[in-house]
Amino acid sequence: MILSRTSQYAIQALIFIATRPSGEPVLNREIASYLGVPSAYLAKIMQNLCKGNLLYSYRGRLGGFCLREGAEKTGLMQILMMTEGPSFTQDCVLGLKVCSDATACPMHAKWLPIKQKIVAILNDQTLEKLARAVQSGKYRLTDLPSTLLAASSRT
Amino acid sequence: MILSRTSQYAIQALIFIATRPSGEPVLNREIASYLGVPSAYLAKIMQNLCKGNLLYSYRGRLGGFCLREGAEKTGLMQILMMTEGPSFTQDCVLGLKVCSDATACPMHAKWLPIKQKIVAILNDQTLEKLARAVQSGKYRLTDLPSTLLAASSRT
DNA sequence: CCAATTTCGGATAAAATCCTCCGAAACAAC
DNA sequence: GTTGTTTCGGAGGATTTTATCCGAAATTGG
Repeated sequence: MILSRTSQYAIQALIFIATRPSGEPVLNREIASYLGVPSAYLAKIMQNLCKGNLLYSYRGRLGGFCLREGAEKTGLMQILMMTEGPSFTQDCVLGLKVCSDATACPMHAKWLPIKQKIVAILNDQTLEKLARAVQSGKYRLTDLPSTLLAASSRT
Repeated sequence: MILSRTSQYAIQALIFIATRPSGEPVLNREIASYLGVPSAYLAKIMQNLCKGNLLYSYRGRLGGFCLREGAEKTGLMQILMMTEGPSFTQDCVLGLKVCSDATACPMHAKWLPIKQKIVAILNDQTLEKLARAVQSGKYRLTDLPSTLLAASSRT
């Protein structure tokens, strides 16, 4: 509905890393297989997040990725700026090139508060918080195995 | 940020038709040139909206498209169901196949209220309301001509 | 140094979305 | 009926997004 696959993978991967002991590099292969996403593609995304100064990357035997110091405080909005670009918040709902308070599309007035709410929540949700939510066991980062999935839909 | 081009074109076109005297067919060509969107592509979209029982279409000399009776009461959500499909509201923000109150992604609890708000607003905004907003002159359906655009950015 | 492992970077493929073209069918005016 | 206009329907092209592949560079351990 809102996020590209690229963004979803990026967020999932970062939360996953945040659930792991900080400082210990996590392999791309491990992340991809845990999340069930294509590892070659995820590798590209990870590379990008490195360039965005969110991750450290180490090559070779004890290589992998880990969060930079302080990166657990990163809000989702910041991540989306890298993966979706600034147009994510700037673009008009109806696709007008220019749509501001001064000259707006007919949805503008109703949409603006919603957009602000979205941005606020995405800013508020940090990797740290989300990782904790996962660690608590109350929330999942990956799909249920298909066996369980079939079972739960039967209940 | 949220809507495909197809959806944006569909909404724009429908609002445009709603601003015109009801019952008088509007040419696809006219809609496309007014909105500044590719007319062959818009034609496909219009065709789809016909199949969704939102529009009547007439071929030949006095042909064109016009809203079905009562279609002015259609909310944007209903239109998006045709153009984006039901997954538009159903999909998980983080991309999980299954994400419900029972078993959820770490964003679920925060996201759900937002999603509901979005759906509510999209349901509330009908073609009629949006057409009136445009007719009032307070809101625009198309981009400003580039000459004016340059001028406004200079102020 | 050598072998194994991992990320890096570029090229390329596959799929989805966006967009175009064209002949056919329907319709109005003459 | 003929001509001109418009939508219909299917085929196909272009672009963007998603995904794969592979050789090179970096790193560790023997």
